[in-house]
Amino acid sequence: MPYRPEHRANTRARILRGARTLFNRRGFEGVSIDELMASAGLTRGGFYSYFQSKSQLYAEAVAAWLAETPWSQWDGINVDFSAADAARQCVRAYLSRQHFEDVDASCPMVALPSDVARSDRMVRKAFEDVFKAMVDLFDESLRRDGPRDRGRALAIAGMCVGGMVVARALDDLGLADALRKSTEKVALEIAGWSRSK
Amino acid sequence: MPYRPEHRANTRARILRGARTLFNRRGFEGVSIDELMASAGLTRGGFYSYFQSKSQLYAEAVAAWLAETPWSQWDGINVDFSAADAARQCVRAYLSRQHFEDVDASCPMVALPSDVARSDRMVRKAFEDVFKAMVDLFDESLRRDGPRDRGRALAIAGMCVGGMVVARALDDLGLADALRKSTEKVALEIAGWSRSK
DNA sequence: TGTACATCAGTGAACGCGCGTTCACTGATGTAC
DNA sequence: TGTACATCAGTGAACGCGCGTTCACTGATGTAC
Repeated sequence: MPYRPEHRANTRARILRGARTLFNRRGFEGVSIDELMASAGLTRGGFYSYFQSKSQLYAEAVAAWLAETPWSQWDGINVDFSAADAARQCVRAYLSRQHFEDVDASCPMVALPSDVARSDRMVRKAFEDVFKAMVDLFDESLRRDGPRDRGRALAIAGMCVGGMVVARALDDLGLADALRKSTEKVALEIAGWSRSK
Repeated sequence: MPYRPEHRANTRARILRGARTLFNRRGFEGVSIDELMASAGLTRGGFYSYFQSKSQLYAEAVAAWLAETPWSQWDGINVDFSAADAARQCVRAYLSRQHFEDVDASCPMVALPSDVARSDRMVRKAFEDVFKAMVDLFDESLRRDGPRDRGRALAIAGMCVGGMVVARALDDLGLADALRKSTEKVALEIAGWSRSK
């Protein structure tokens, strides 16, 4: 065996990581196989020994976010999921200016929703899994404060994702900021998280 | 003058109308000039005597919605804008199952947000104008019931658009329905419109 | 330790295709007589 | 009313390009002796 067994896995992971950034930035059709491979320091030809097709890589790239709970990594700090106000921290991190600006590394739900809506079930399922994980987090936080209310958790998750999607599509940065801030305020209010520390 | 003066304008309008449907369904890159012209009963060659480029048509197609207050036309009934509960009617129509299903004729803010986020200022401005018109409507309705609160109007508009965007990207129709319903409920609650008739 | 070798990760030319765009042409139209 | 004509809306072949995908090849690697 001429190469270390982990060599292939490493290369594959490198392609996948670059793909996530590129797809986030320009969507499925806006990225070529050449660019995808170049981002891993390789050339076009090798692509098909790692992935069956561009679509399959796309589905994997969207799915790959699940393992990383993407809403925990913005706003400078890492969210502490064991804290009582984890949900509150998440809402704030998700709607932060940093997440708004960092298109490359942003949550794919914000960067790719209309792409995903036109994609096949594999991709939609990946999107759904990420969304559900977010709803679960809010659901659990709400349950601590009162009766179970998954509907409310759903609406809050929708607000966070949807508010960011709309903000990114606006031309006026001031309006986008106002939308983020207002969405954060209302989301925390209706969850009752604005009063907790 | 071999053709009636309105002939050209009519043909142009026909192309524009078909373009709105096609772009809604498949996004900017998913539609070809051939399809665009075929939807107006014409062939490829004539396109450039009506529009400078595909991008220009796209910008016009998104902008064309403004004149039609798109959130008024779903849910079977036309919203009565003079009614005291116009805003409530709009929220319900916007988040209706009919709007969810009717991708072809849906509000472009729901069908195209990630496309728009990657487009130039012309397109983003068109998107923003539609969004602002929606915010204005809610703002005015809120003012009737209490103090001016544009932030709240912003958040409600974001919820309506964002909730629909996320719902369309999900794979499970049941979850999408639940999201629409919960978003509607919460939006009407925080606006205080759920109590009015 | 040094060398010949088998393996297979990665290369880059090539293919076919569809696209946005151009352009010389055609033929339907309304008008002038 | 009928016909010849000028106009210009619409045609479709052609162009160049970039893309996704394929494939015969190259050369870097770890191993066996």
